[in-house]
Amino acid sequence: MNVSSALEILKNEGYKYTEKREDLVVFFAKEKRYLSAREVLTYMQKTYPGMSVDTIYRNLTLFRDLGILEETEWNGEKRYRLSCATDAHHHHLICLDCGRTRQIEACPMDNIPVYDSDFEVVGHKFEIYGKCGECQ
Amino acid sequence: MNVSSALEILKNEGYKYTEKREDLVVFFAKEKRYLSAREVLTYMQKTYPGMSVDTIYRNLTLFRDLGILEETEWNGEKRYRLSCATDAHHHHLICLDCGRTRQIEACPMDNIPVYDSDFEVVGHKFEIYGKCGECQ
DNA sequence: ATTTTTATAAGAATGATTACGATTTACATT
DNA sequence: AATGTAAATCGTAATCATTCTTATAAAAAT
Repeated sequence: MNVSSALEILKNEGYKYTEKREDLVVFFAKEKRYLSAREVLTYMQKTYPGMSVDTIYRNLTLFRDLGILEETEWNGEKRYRLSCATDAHHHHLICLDCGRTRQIEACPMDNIPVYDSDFEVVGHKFEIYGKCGECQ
Repeated sequence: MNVSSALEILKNEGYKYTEKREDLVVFFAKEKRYLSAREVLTYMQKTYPGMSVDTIYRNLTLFRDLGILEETEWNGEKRYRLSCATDAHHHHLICLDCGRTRQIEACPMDNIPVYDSDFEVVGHKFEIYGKCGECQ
């Protein structure tokens, strides 16, 4: 995922183009790591001092729904990062300090035996947590 | 994990025995599934009408720290269940409606290649989400 | 240029969780 | 059995992340 394809998705889906939305995507593209709503807000308010928290949250969830952002959660806060370049299903190794990630290609679901048929699987989560080199 | 060994851990670690704590553990032992703080509070207040939320949260986190309860999170709420009988490391298939679980013996970490040495791994999470037979 | 639709601001509301001073209780010791 | 002390609990308020409401502003369509 990159800035132009993200903005194209917005356009194709009938959402409006705004400078704030572009800046938001550009920020994620630059950071390439998981960011909390608070971090995003702090950054955006440097450029747009009056920007409201609601706008942040609304756009974060919209972008997640459109597949532009990936979402996870730790320490009681949702976090978002720009969807990885690979469209393929993947998982992450995540630095709990700074949100930087490394991709994991293997998916445990490929090696897991079949379960009882009366349990309808709707999703799964596999994440490895730690501290990246920078944060140690 | 069962009621008596849970209460023994409490005693051995120097924590006090209270009827509320016993009832709490008994409740988890009976339910054998993930419960939110709110569910626990609702249940406990039937017996102890004035029971404070603080007591619930304090005991839930204490029991988690003591290994009596396992913790996870979904839909913005922390959830707890009695630690599984097996002391061995394990994962869960979780019904997002009722919190019932099935155990997964295999751990993806066993098959994952070694990572860059400059990333210190401190934990991981593997959970499969779905709907159990009862909830479909 | 005007209309229509969507995005945004500002602040209040909500829901989960934590914090805190005052009071009570468990339990070891007398 | 009475007492002392630390821990547990209550009642309530505070905090934190997130969502809702309503009025206004901006983008897209006509």
